[in-house]
Amino acid sequence: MSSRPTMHDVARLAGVSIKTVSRVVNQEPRVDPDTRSRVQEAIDELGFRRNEQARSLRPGQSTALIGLVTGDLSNPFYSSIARGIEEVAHEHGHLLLTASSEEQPGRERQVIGAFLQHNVAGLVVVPTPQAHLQLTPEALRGIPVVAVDRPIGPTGTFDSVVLNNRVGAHAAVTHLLRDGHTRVAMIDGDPAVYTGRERTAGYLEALAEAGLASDPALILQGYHGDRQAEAAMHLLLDMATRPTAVFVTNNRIALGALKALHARRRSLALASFDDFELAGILPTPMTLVSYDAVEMGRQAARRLFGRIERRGGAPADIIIPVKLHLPEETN
Amino acid sequence: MSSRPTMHDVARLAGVSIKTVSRVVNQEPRVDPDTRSRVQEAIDELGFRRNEQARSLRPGQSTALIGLVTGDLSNPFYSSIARGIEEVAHEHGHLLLTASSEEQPGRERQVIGAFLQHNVAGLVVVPTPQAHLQLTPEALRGIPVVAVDRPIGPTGTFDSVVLNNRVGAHAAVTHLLRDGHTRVAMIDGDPAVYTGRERTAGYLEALAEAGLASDPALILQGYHGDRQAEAAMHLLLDMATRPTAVFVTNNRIALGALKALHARRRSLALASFDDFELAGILPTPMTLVSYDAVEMGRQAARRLFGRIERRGGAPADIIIPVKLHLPEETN
DNA sequence: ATGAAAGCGCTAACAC
DNA sequence: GTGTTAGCGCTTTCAT
Repeated sequence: MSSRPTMHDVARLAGVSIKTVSRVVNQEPRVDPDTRSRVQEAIDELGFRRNEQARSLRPGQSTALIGLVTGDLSNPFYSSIARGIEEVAHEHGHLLLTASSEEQPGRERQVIGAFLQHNVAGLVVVPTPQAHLQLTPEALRGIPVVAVDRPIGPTGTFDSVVLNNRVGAHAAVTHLLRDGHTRVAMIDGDPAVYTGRERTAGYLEALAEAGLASDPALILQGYHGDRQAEAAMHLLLDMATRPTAVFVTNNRIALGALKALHARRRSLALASFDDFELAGILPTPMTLVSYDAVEMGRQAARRLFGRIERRGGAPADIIIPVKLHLPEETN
Repeated sequence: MSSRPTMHDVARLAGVSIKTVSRVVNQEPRVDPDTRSRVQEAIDELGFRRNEQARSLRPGQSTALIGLVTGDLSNPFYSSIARGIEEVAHEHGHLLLTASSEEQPGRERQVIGAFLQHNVAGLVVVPTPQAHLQLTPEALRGIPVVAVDRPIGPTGTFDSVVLNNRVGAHAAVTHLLRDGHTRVAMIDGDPAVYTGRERTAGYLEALAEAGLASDPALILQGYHGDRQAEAAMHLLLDMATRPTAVFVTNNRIALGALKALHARRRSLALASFDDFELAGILPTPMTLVSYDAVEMGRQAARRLFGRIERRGGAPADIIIPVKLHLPEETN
């Protein structure tokens, strides 16, 4: 339980000054090879590790820490992003702090504050709609921020990495229409969420392009989570003239929809955003819009380190491509 | 881009000494209410935040940081654990650092080293088999460690939080046997992994208890990942006298098994560790051993903070209960 | 109730 | 090539 060794301890053991130890530790060039190896021996013998806390106290020395705020780390989408960020952070010798906002602006404010107190070198945020309120220039003081999955507040102030939501939804719905479906319903969650809005827009665009009027009765919004989505699907199945195909805006909703179909022993053409490992095995044919969430994290982190290293340029919106999987391929 | 305000700045603005500011920030009692509010105003005006880095430089002051090492954060099992830890860490005013070992001892050593350099107050580790080599008392210097999912090295040296693997496997297999199955096969991944070993043991115990000899031909080991598991299931289906039921030790293997069954349009009784959201919808009836991974993380974190706060006692093995889901319930 | 001064472990100037 | 010194922002004696 002895306290950890300092450069001072190493210096004493090696019979040199603390500065020489610092030089060796930081791989500075102008050190005599003999001295260097003597110091290195002392370091090994004591098991010395530089105290990062102390190092980064000096002005200009960043903390080698970056922070990530997501809605809920246990969500595989977010944890995949975290994984990608972690990977790039590691390449840059940085460690990753994670915290969940639970999609609540209050929590978000709190965790961003905590990150700033720990002097993170940068922040990746899956922002709540109020995120721009906490991420003011005064609070940030030059600490770079990259938004993931959703942009932050007014466009053009922060870098962002988002999916090609509109195009993905458009492609999925267009596929259904090409298959001959004319009554294509849609189920979305909270209409306040950026991704849902974009995907809804893609759905509408596809209908319009095909010369179909969108039927308000077939557009169900505000059904978040699988339970509510299940109810929504039941509503659709209860209709006098049922839709023959349904586009749902995420995998939680898809799950609920599948449950409802299963309960009623029915099937129809289903299209969804987000991949489904078991899709190929299900009795319901699914058209899926998939993407690489880990890569999303990597891109965000790369952008962040670009900013941390003071590579400038205007804030950019990085678009992650999506891929359409047709049911014929998966089954 | 002005540099962040320090206690010094606050002190000057409030017309007091830096120590008084420190007292206010730390909520120490003996401060004049007037002075306190004057200081508070200055803090608010400047947007002052205490620098955690500097605070924790003083000896005895911990970093308010804990570290988590998992195999791969993008794995939902691990990220659920991370979520539970995060939750408890937040309650204790700590932040969570995460890193992935990729199940490689070298990476594990590296990230643990990095965490120690950042003066984490404690560590939660999903250990590789070699973890005990990095987690020596000399390297740790009193920093507490809790193992999750698998114990670390020789038992009795570290606290651990693990699932009731044996009992879960036993219960699942016993259920199959009670249903009248006599040829129950098993597919496992890497036999070096603790959880797989325990689950295999539970399988064997259940057979023995039922008075059945275990048939080596029905025990397939070393099939990690869904691809290899798929092949394993094909092997079973190719047998002259096929098993009528199969127990698989995790959900990756279950996925492969399901794919094989689907490809050959066959069905048999399948039992698996780990839950499956879509289990109720699949054509194959599944017996599932489920558990609360988030709670696992919470328990580990609680234990860790017990140690950080110097509450002693011998290292304990905390067992997380599992639950059996029969196919009748889910379908 | 408040303040002055020392020092945590490290790095950056600036000697020598 | 190596050492001395100052100081990062904070907390902690110890005075007052």
